[in-house]
Amino acid sequence: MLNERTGVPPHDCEECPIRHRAVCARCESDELEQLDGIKYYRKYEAGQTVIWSGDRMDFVGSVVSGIASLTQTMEDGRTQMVGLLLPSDFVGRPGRATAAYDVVATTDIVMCCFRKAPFEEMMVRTPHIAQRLLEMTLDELDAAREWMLVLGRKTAREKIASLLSIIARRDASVNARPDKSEIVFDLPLTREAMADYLGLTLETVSRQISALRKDGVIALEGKRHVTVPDMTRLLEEAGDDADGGVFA
Amino acid sequence: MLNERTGVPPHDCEECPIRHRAVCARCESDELEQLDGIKYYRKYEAGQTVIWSGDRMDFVGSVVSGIASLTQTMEDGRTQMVGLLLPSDFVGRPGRATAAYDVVATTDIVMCCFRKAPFEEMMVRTPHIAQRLLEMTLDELDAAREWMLVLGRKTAREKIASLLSIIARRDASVNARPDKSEIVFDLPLTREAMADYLGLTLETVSRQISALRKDGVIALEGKRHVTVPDMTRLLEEAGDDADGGVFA
DNA sequence: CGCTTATTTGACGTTCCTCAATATCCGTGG
DNA sequence: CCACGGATATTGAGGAACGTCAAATAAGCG
Repeated sequence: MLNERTGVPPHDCEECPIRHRAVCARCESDELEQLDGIKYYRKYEAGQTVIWSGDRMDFVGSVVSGIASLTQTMEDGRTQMVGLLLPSDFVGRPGRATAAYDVVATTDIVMCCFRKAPFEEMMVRTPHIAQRLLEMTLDELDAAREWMLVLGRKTAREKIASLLSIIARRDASVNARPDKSEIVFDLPLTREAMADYLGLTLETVSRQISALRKDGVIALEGKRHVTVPDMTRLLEEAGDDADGGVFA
Repeated sequence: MLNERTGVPPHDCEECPIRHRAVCARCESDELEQLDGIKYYRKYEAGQTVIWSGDRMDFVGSVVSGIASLTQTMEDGRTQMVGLLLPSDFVGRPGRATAAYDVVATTDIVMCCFRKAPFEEMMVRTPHIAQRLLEMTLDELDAAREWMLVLGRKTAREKIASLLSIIARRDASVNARPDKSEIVFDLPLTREAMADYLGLTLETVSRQISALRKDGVIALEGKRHVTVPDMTRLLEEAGDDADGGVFA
């Protein structure tokens, strides 16, 4: 039976798809029970804004399914995506009253939200949560720094190849195909969202994707379905070491 | 008396200039004593590399004085600075064996180092350290995201103005001059380091600084000594909201 | 004072952006 | 099932911003 208000079925934490990767990953069952008491699910449709920058935050939470983006906007409308929130990623900053960024659902998403005050209280008492949050924050910091190199020093073509590599790598861990060297995935982002992520215009994104297709680095079916015949080649195009990581 | 090996005078933590901002900020005196047992000071000269990316890390630590930079380099030599380490900033990642970035002393620096294994052990037992580290990491993540907007969406002129604003803001908290609206500081970075921070070439950095000088946004004495007659103007040039923060 | 390094400036080329037109996709209703 | 309309994506032409290469100037240091 669905929860009428949120349209989301209540979950048992033990069966939660992000149980072992989210902020609650290290929690014992008694700790999960406590979290259960302050949690609720919310669903957002693709395109919906979850949080506006500057708004008061009364919750923090985890992305359970779907993809959301974290963006900053300048007064004149220029926008830069500063984070891509995948399942298990954490939203909100304990100890901060207002949101620093816009959070927008890129696909339909489900979030597991915790009321902020009780969550913060619990963090003080529960090292398992604070430890995991530190670990996740350090990972995000690494990802942000990786992205600074992409934004600051890579060409448009390399930027696109970098983004495709990241998406491919993520999907590979889910849709692993040991039999094929070929990688296949759907782009979860519009050309405009890709442009906002990469610090480009959507026209440049489109042109570079066309160029990569023409050069045989990728193949497209429709606008969103991508095939990578040779991952090593894509990584070379991204300007990265062709080794290391999942595809080594 | 100086320590012969490191050339650094031993400090009492209570008198440490970064006592209340570094990773040890929340520690009680008994905790400081424990830290004291695993700490040592090291000094590096401007230009010296503190850590090479990929190297084994046997310590973590705090910058006590001076400025260091965190950089990433691509195979073909393109480099991007991904962090500027100011006094009290933390170096190294607990739980990681090798360095992810190059750390280079931009000015002469003194570091307070902790042997890694005992520090990690202590973190588990000492919530005060883990809490403070989480807070600092969240701040760094915010700074990194701020910088992603600069790298991805700002023009060369705005980038320079942004960097000057940040340095000015930092110095303002130290050399506050309530009597003057004028802000004066020394650039701690070469043109090349500025370029690496901003994702520009050093020629473009030089040209934009000249342009800002010609337009009266800043004044220069020598190459490094900067005067900002009107901070609001500089913030406008940076593309930021002219209000909020220290200079509101 | 001469040497080395940092910085500025100039001329020119390339990349990416802007503006504009066209094409494609996808959901909706006939 | 197909036609229509709005959103999304592609493609083209021209321009602006920034990078590259090269030379001149200034600054710091012995």
